[in-house]
Amino acid sequence: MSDVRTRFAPSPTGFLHVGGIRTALFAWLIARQAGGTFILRIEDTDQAREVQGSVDHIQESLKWLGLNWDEGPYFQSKRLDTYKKYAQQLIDSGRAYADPYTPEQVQEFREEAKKEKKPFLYRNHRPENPPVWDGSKPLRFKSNPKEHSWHDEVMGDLHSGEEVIDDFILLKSDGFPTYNFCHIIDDHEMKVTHVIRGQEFLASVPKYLNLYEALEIKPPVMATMPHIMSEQGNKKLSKRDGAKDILDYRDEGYLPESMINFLATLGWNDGTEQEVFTVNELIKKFDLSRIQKSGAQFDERRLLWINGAHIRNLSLNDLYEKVTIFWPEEAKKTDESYRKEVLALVQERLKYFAELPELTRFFFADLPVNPGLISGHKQLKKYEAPQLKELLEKARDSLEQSDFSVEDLKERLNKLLESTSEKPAVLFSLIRIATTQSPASPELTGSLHVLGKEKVLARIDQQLQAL
RNA sequence: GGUCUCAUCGUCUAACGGUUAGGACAUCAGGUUCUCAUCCUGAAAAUCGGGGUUCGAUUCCCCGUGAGAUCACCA
Repeated sequence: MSDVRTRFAPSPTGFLHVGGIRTALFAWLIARQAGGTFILRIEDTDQAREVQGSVDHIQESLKWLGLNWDEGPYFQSKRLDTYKKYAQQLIDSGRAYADPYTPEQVQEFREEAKKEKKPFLYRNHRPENPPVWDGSKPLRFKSNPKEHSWHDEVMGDLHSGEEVIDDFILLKSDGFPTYNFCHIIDDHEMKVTHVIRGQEFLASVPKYLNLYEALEIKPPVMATMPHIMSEQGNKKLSKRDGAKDILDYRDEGYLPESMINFLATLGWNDGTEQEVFTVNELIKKFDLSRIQKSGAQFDERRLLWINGAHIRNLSLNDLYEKVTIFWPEEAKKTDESYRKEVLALVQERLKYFAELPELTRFFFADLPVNPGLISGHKQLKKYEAPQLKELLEKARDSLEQSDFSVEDLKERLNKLLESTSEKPAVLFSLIRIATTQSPASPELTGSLHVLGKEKVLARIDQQLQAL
């Protein structure tokens, strides 16, 4: 096993949406590609924002996608002693001090600076003789204002000035560490080699580098992912703006490999014209340096197309296993071989499983005659009812003689076209409508074959009566 | 407002300074014996603006403009 170690570190404040999942995916791909270790860490240091059940929900989401982790989940709330140890180290080395001010006072400083149109820096108010830290006050980092230069695997070489370096809080007055502090400790203790995170953290990297120096820790490789933007394209995708729970996609019948394909190619490509990737191909081909620097808009239509492509690549048996819960109610009493025949017919037109019921219901239930299908048909509506009746009766007579093999059905329908000298658009539409009573259905002979003689004739009779 | 990042068809993107700026999704039009879909063919569709550098800029530099992020005892 290589020493590459990556982590996904969500906070348990609700469900995961595509943005968070993509960060997890890229970290996972790096670990898997290198034969390294993928770690799950729960950043639960903000008790106020914690949402019940979200830890389970997060794990369920990752499991659905197959983003399996090798270590964890670790919980930061169970590691407070570790953070205190490092905090003490910083106090001892003179790089941390007790914050003597109340939040209100700090807020005043902030407003003062704003009034003077100057950027607010806490360190301008750094107390000369801070009180001894007893845990009742926040513990602040005593920063060392300086310029920082560093490399980001995605963004390239970056540089920042000393004006962005400030004294930030390490430990809150409730004893919990801030993210800014504990993620650095954890990444170090867990020997994380590659930190993959969203662009919202980019502006904070200089202050992390400052802290790394104070702790004498070598920073990991850093890679900043551009944001996934909302479909309006004007802001970072977030729960507030209606980003969906990733598990909603599972419940609508998207394949996990489709979601992974979609998210991986949103802001990344392998340099070829390949669009559809299996997960294994992604593990092999993924490369941080080919990640786009700019944010990409989330386009669900593209996800839909990718999902259709993956569905078509599935073997019938695989597909059958995956659609189990999506069959229409009426299908439950039919046997497996019949459902598989139906599935084989609709596989090429299925884009997500939730549309399975509307696509297949007529195979399982006798639907009432729907006159709108004929009156709304651009060819059939030109015909009078008696003409249609005569035509359908001829079809019935011929089908009654059939053994209902696909070959025989094809042959009979072709002969019928000749003998009636009707266009396929008329004859086939009529038979299709009579036997399916649905606006859309798979190709005709296959559908007739699967439905079987008994049902087909009965449905034609039903249609004849209505004409 | 300060700071940071980014900028190619509507969308996702390709193009070691030299291409008729390519592909995919979506759209539209044809075709594949019926519908919906698949598949095939075709159409329309882009280098944000201005300056440089260069024989030559989508590509390098500068200035604008636009977009996003960030400036918490949230992560």
